[in-house]
Amino acid sequence: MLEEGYPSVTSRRVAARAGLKPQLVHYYFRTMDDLFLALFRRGAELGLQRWAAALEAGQPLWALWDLSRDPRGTALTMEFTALGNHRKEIRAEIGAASARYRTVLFEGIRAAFERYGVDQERYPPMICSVLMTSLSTFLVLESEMLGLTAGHDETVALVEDFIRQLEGERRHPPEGVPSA
Amino acid sequence: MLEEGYPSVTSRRVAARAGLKPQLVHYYFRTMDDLFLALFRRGAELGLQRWAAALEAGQPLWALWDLSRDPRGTALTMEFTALGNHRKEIRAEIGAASARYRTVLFEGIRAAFERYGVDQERYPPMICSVLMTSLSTFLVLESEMLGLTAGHDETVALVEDFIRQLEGERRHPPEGVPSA
DNA sequence: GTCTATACTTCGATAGAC
DNA sequence: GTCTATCGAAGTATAGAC
Repeated sequence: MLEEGYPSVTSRRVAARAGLKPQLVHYYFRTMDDLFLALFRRGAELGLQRWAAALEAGQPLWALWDLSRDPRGTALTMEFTALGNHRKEIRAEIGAASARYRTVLFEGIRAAFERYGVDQERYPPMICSVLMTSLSTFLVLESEMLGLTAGHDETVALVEDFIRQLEGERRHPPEGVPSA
Repeated sequence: MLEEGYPSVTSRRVAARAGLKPQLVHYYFRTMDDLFLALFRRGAELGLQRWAAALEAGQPLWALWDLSRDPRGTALTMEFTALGNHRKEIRAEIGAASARYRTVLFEGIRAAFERYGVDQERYPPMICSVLMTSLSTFLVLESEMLGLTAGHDETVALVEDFIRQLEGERRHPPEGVPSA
């Protein structure tokens, strides 16, 4: 799916990679939509658990920022979004999952700001969560899918300077984020 | 392409909508990739002209902001990006076009900031252009494709307050931006 | 569960008449 | 330019034997 896009995920190719016959795919999932739905649900659940765990860590802001910058998650989300664009059931599922992620992020930022004594009038957690999500999504999109990196480093530095002021130096290296 | 995604754009359906036979599509474009490439080039060129024109207007920041928030442009870009994900020729074309858009935006912001006497150490035009593009892209993506709008209004207000301080009230209503 | 067999659809692309 | 005719490939999905 990541390599060739969702249209390339066909019952025949799925079966081939599993070393089985295409008909078995239909035996287990009936339709391809069911398969995509199951795939998405599993991935979303897994990711959400990771995000929840990040909040328990000693540096929640670093953890959330690094997680949201993981290219694999973003690339898959984009692919599913494109797929969901004309499958309303899948689209609804993605919408629901995105809303849950957003809530986790918002609550995480709000709690962290509270703990660090950040002025929440000046830095509203909701706006911060939107900016953080949009920026991380876009950076991955542009660099991974288009090969453009103009201005990325400076913008990343801006965010990370802010986090550094609150949580100090990052103690756990990010996963999957190149050159960070 | 916007309604059902790029995989639904087939020679047969293109021909049907043009009231012609599918073979004529191949006569004019040979392959479907050629068709997509031609389509993208025309759209990119058209959009770029609009952006360039926006810089000449009396309120370049408002114009750039409103243009970048036009859902149609973003949705098409996303669709082409997904398509380009497994057609390297198209991917390169999108990358080149995106770089040009970014340059126009950056230069526009830089010139405007200079004119308005903005402290460019405090508000680096390159970072502003990245933030602006990422935010507008993401807002469209989330609201149009997933139906999520949590935190959108507040974040938009933040940006528009900033622009308002520099250029005053918006004098030309935006095109295609819902509820703005 | 896993297989064979198969029906049906849609696609990209080419050849050749007019 | 536009058409008819056509090929071969790939897709989703079902029925039924083992």
